[in-house]
Amino acid sequence: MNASRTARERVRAELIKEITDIARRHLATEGATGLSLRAVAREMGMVSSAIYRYFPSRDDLLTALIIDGYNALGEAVERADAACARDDFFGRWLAVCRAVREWALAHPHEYALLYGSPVPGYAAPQDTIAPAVRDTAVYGRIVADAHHAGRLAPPPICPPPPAVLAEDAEIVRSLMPDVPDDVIARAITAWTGLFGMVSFELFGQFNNTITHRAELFEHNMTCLARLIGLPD
Amino acid sequence: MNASRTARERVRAELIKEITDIARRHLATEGATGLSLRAVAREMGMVSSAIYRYFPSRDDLLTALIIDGYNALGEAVERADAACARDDFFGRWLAVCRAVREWALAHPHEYALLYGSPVPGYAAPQDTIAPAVRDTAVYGRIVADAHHAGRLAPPPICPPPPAVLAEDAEIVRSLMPDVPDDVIARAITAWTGLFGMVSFELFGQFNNTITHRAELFEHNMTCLARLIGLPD
DNA sequence: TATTCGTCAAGAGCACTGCTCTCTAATCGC
DNA sequence: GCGATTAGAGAGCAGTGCTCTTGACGAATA
Repeated sequence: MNASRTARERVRAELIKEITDIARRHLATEGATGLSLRAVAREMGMVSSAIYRYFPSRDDLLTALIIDGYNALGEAVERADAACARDDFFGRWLAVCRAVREWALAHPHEYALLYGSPVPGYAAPQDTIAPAVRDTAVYGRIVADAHHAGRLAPPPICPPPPAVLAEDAEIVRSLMPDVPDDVIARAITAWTGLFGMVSFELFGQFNNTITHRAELFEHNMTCLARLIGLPD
Repeated sequence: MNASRTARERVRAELIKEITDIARRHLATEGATGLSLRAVAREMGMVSSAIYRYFPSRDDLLTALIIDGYNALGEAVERADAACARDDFFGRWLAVCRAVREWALAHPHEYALLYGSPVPGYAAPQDTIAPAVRDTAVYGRIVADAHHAGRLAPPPICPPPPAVLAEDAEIVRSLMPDVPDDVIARAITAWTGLFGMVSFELFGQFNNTITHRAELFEHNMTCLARLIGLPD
């Protein structure tokens, strides 16, 4: 009885996987706005209304893709970090940066879904917030590790962060325990700088201007590493 | 005869303006994907097909809005810069940063159109590239002015930029004449950092994490200013 | 002045979308 | 085996961008 019940549920799970796979392929070629439930159904040989048995709305399908995307990016970042020597903090940071950029270049529409303009009328549900910080968690660990190893030497160029930021730092500290507020503030600067750079490249702001993007990226990420005090 | 011809053209120009005005309002409330030619036509008391006399396609209407958006942002940035003492380079940078952020917060959907994920299938035509650099031109002038005044003291934390970036620097230098390559590289880092920060805030990456966004923004922009060596 | 001619709005229509509803058929648990 | 649950099919609604044709108006010309 358990086997039979899982039989139905298994085909259901398989269909859900097939739907998301096709949807992800469509997303990769057409982008988020071009993702059509009817087109997915057509490719599955289904009638469009049948899809609604598995995803109550287009937004729910989008949510599934967003979660998958965060996990894929997070996994890529985790792998890149794991391939580095634990005490090579600068190398780990650079590996993470490269992983983010390369994943984004390989999956531009998925990156846009995660870090681009939000889809109007779409509110990310709670299920997305855990996978969303997978990459950030890796980054936080690098900063925290470097700090605890006493290898973080931030240059004395930034003023101390305003006291009111201490509240927010409390939350961020869950990703990088026992790290002081000023390091957290710089860490946020570098992290937003990374994604600002990737977004500029991907969203066309470098068109007609920057051609050697990989080199510029490497150099900029190095500068940002210096800003947070990562050793060479 | 000339007067009569301009009479026709005048009503035409007025209608075009009315269409873009309504479209901009719709864009502000619904976002780019929610912008519908039919809805605009409905509000004008026109039939949908009549709109195509003025904008051959939805993309052309979008292009008009994009150009308007770049100009509006550029103007806001220019005004902010003009309100500062010419030799207060740090103040000018901060004013520009604030202007960008405030304009973005006031016009989130327009900002998303300019700096968010590109609309799939839409290729920005040549007419957009001139207005697109209006804000960047202001920024370039600040950096160049500070450099020429001998007030740029970049901290010795960044390695020299790779030689291959010299080609790209040549193009960027049209916005900040006679500025050396390493300053240009840092300037790009700061500029992408600014938009990375604004995009993170606007696109929801700070949700459930950062609450004191204005304070964090000020602090981060100060750090970036230090990175490029702007004096206090 | 009368007549072309270009411009414009209107309407119908095509192919597409997300989504809802009802109906039928298969499947599962008892 | 039987009642209850679930899956798929199909029609249909309201909306979209866009095209094509038709008829009206105004301006330049014969």
